[in-house]
Amino acid sequence: MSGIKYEKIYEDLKMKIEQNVYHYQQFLPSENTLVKKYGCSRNTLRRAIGNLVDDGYVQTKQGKGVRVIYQDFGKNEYMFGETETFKEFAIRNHKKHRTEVIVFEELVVDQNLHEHTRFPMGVEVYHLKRVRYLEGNPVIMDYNYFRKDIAKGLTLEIAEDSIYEFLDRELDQRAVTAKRKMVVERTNEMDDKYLNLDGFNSVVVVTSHVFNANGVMFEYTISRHTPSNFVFFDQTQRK
Amino acid sequence: MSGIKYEKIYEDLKMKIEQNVYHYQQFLPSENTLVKKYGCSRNTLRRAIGNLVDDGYVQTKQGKGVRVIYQDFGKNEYMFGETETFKEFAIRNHKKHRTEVIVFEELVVDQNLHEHTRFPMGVEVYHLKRVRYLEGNPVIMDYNYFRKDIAKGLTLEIAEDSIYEFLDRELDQRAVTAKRKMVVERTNEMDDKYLNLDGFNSVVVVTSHVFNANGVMFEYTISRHTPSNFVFFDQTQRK
DNA sequence: TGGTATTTGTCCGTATGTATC
DNA sequence: GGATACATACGGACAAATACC
Repeated sequence: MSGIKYEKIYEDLKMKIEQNVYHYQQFLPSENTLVKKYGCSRNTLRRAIGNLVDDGYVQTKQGKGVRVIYQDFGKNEYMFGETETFKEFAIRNHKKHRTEVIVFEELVVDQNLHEHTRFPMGVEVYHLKRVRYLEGNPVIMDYNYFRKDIAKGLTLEIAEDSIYEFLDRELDQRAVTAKRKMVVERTNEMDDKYLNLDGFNSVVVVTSHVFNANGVMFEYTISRHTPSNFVFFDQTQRK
Repeated sequence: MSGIKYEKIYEDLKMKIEQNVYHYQQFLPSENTLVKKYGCSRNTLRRAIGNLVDDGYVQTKQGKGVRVIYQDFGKNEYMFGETETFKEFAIRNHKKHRTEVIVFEELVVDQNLHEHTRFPMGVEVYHLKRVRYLEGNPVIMDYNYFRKDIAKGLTLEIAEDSIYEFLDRELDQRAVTAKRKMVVERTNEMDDKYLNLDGFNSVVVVTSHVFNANGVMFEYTISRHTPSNFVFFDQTQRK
């Protein structure tokens, strides 16, 4: 019976909210009550509640209590965003998926590449261009740059499956921090050639810088999504 | 000399990181060192650092330390996202801004409106259609629904300036939690009529449900952005 | 290889402040 | 004013990962 206490409390409360034990607009029992119920300290309980706040499940108000603001908005069938990978996304939504590798090469970072990737000059990288298919439809063009010293042994076959599973399984690397920027751009020749744009003359361009647990930026990726398959969710607090 | 201690430590560290006192890839001094420096408890310091992690400034690793991963990516001139309002955004970027109100009316929530806004049936709401201009260019079409009992006294003149300033100043209401969904859609007749689409045949549609500090969902808004003026940033951690 | 010190992660108990009712 | 509830802050204990000798 190990595991992190605040995580368990968080999961239990979240489950109870999703299952309407605590319903929309209702107050949770007070901190002191929950402290007794879970047999934990107030700090630990507050940590669990803090995570629920971050996830948009509850709102706290001093002197009043902790109110549930979670509403079930349906399936969230499409959900790019978070740190989910393409394969995880496809499987979660029971979609057939496939990845076609167009380019697989090794490069050395020069001045030009340095400026838009932020990789140090002279570093060796794998460069890939990939087309991602969902239910037979080409929906994403990926341009990936991985540091060779970190993604050592990457092959074309791996790139057709899941690079992240490989990094995680073989090299004990995993993405820890991702910084992303999203814009919408007019399509280019490659988009027109490879993607099923469904009448759109634009794509959603997600640019990511990804850091591993050692603080090394090891991935720079540009993903060009067909608009019809792109959805992003987010929640923010401000006080 | 009041103010919240962990916020001050957070601000101080953030400032030092932005000004390269602690530079990219460098470790911060250890928690114990910083505890002595700031004259605070370890919990308080850790809270400040936790917020820096959430903001993508640093990464922590047990047994090693706290590493700076902040890089100055330039101006971030455009930055929809966060909870910033249109007016705040315009002022921060030194852009001339103007809002034109196309429709200002009062409605009662019926079955149809209930289903996509999630407002309770029978509630009275203000309904607005507004066009937002930046440097003379129409860049956003806003469709707002505000609960009348909460945004009491809203007028067309206020809607031309800033509804949020009004809510904050006059009614002590302010947005606390916003849940948003972003998609890209083909333009409709209104977009074509009012927006300067610059060759795009799509708009970025941001749908928001906004809760005030009392946990009441008081605003439902659909914002249709011209693609050329839309940028969204985000950072995520995963362990 | 192994042991020790360092560093962050988890958890506890307590005290005090502040907002709400 | 008093009771209740969340917010901030302190200090201490032990665990787990890492670094160093």
